[in-house]
Amino acid sequence: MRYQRPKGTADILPGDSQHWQYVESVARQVFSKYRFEEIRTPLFENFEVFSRTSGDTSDIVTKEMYDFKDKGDRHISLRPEGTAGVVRAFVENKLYGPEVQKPFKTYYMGQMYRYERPQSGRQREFHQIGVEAFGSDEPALDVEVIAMGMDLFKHFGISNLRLAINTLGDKETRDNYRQALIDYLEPHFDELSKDSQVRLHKNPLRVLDSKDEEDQKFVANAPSILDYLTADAKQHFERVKQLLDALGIDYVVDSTMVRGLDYYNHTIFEVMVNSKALGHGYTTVCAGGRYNGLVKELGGPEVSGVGFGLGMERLLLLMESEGVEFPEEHHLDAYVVGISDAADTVTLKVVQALRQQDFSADRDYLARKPKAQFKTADRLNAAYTLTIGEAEIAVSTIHVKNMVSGNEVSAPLNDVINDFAGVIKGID
RNA sequence: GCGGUAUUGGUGAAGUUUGGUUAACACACCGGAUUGUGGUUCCGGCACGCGUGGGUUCGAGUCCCACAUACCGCCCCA
Repeated sequence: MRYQRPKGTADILPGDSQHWQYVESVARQVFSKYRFEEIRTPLFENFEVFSRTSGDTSDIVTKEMYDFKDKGDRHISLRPEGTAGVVRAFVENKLYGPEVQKPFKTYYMGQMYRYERPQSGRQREFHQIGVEAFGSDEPALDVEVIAMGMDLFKHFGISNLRLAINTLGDKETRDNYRQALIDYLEPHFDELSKDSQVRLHKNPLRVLDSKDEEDQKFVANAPSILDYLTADAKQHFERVKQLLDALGIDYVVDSTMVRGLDYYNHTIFEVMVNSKALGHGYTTVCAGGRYNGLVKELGGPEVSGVGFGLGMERLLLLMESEGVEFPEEHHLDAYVVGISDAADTVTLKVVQALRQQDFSADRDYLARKPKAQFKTADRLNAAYTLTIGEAEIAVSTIHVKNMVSGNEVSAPLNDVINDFAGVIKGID
């Protein structure tokens, strides 16, 4: 019986892992410019951390969460998303305290788990990069987060982006709008798709998101949430738009955009891209928004937050299909060819000496013939091939060849061991 | 959770329509072409075997069933 990795998981192998590292390092650099700092929270939390924040009836809680009882009978959940854990840490460590600069800006990257049917770019274990900023209601912070998201994609080398924004307003706005939407859709109940019929009372906003063509006809004429904004909500949203304009960031307002998680309010946004890699038309690669009230929900004070998250797997698919060039990482400075058993010891010493001088170096470990070793040096794209055999050992020298120019010299063994940089300077 | 398609070596795969006896071809890899210098060329090697387990049959990679996994669509999410 052969072992297989669990359904919906992936091995990220060398070659691929370079791409991951590149994306992560670009993200760290960008975040650092905006003064966001990394936070690392547990991969699992108490079940309630997620059920409280995502909504008890949300699908993510009722059927997509990996949850279990541990040996101490604690109800544990693998994190299905990043925000809840960060908020929990924010509260538990009292990062809302006076000694912490506001807003508190942080980012995370790591595994998330959802029990769902795997598809391309959607796995049960997947990875997200996300940011959160706590402690300011100012629209300027919403805009900083959005601007940073757009900046991030620019650094990833992705263009053809579309920024869609909307507002869910405050609680009063949502309550009023929810009722208006129900009032509008109720008369058409029988004409709605089955899924939407269920959604109508459970979460009517989600009807707006329906992919059913029939539903879309009703949605087109549905009341807009923008007409139900309270004065405060409207002012917040207007300011966000003004600031985006001021920064020259293009956007479209999509009043039908909604969120699957219950904790969002006010500004929500999605970065969308038109790429065949992720399906037809514009699809979302990054989503975020404001979540005032979430901190309080988890036992903290009334502190607001805003953030976004993006899926690594989808991002990498996108970058690969857009032909983004990843930096070549596997440079090999020197390959040391040892001829005959007599050379084994000295070959190892040379390789190790080169590494001590900060050169990357490698050698053969299969006792292969010179011919095969030279082939390997070539295939590994070594900048220099060093050769040492009985003839060299006898007079304490080593042969050094520049693989690009073909120039070669015989150098004193000690020079290579102590100052390889000086030796190669003499060749080129 | 529902529906569809697929699963052959390290890789890409032919073969499955019309079940028949040695699983094509290519790439990669390994070895060799007179002794210690590469990228070309030539020669040779490389599936106890067709996802797993059952079944039908004189005979199955080719037919049937179950399971697993991947991909696509739905739910969901983004």
